[in-house]
Amino acid sequence: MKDQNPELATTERYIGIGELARESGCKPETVRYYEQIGLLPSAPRNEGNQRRYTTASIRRLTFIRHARDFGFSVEAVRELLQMADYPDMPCEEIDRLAKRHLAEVEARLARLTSVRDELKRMINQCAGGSVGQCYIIDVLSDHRLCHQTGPHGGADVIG
Amino acid sequence: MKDQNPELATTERYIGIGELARESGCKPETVRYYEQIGLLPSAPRNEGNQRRYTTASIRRLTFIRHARDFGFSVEAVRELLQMADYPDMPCEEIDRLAKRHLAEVEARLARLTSVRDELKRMINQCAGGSVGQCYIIDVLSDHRLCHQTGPHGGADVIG
DNA sequence: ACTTGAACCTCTAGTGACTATAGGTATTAC
DNA sequence: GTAATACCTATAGTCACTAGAGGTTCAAGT
Repeated sequence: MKDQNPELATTERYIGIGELARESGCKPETVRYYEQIGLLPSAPRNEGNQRRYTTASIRRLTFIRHARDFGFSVEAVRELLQMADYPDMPCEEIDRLAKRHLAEVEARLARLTSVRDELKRMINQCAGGSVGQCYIIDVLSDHRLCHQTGPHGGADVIG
Repeated sequence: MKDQNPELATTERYIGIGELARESGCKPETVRYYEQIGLLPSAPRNEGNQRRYTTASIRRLTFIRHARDFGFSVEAVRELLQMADYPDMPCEEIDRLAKRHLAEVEARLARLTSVRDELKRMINQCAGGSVGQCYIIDVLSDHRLCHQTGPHGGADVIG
């Protein structure tokens, strides 16, 4: 069946979820997921119940994809989208959100850097004998052998 | 009820899950979870069905915690623990595992660094007017405004 | 008109590494 | 004896998707 939504039939070209996904760098599953959690509005359907999108959808999804690539959480993206919908409002909130995210990224970076340094150090120290002599095992067994103070970051920060 | 396991009662001091958790920097829930997934052996129980641990348990769990802090996955920790149990084997495999992990950490670092730089740049460029003029929104809307090539890393790498 | 294959649909469950909650039992201190 | 604390199991929730089953629709070729 052809696209026959009378509201928009003549002006704009309609695309399916596959093309939308390709254009914006997502997968169709992800698009449906975003619709489900309300990050994208419910798409209109054609007569065969398939979602139809316009170029506006491509822009919105590209924005989402890009913000996610920057590491903004889905909730942050939701806020960004809401704010972007009101171009006349001041952009303070957006600045605040971006700065907060930057601070988190820098904290992650710091912890990841110290993990990298410690990993490098323990790999270099290992002379390559038996497990019983392995410096890597020694360090993992005893935090005092680390050069840094405090925990490294807590796994969730790293991996 | 007191600890009354005849096998070990006299020599070693027994501790409960709470003390084990405190000593090794985990939570009791996490200890039970590690037992459930087989990272820790099933602990012996006292007559009241409560888990009893020894100092050996503290060492093993500290090792796990520390390796997790380094960002090793639970599966990697499982392998490390297995290898650590055979001190006479060569430590090549441990080296290999550590090096592979280091490579992943460095890749993450690179992507996170580029995200940080781009975030900084877009925050500095934003003159602070309305949302419609906001450079942050502009960059998120259009990947071509980024200084870097390619995607930033794919969200999972960042967050 | 028919058929094939790709794209689409919904619904449910799985991922990793925990964390939280509910509803109960055991231990310990007073 | 009692009250606070620690412990127990079992189940569900977190985040941001991803994968799969089982069915429907579309587009193209014959």
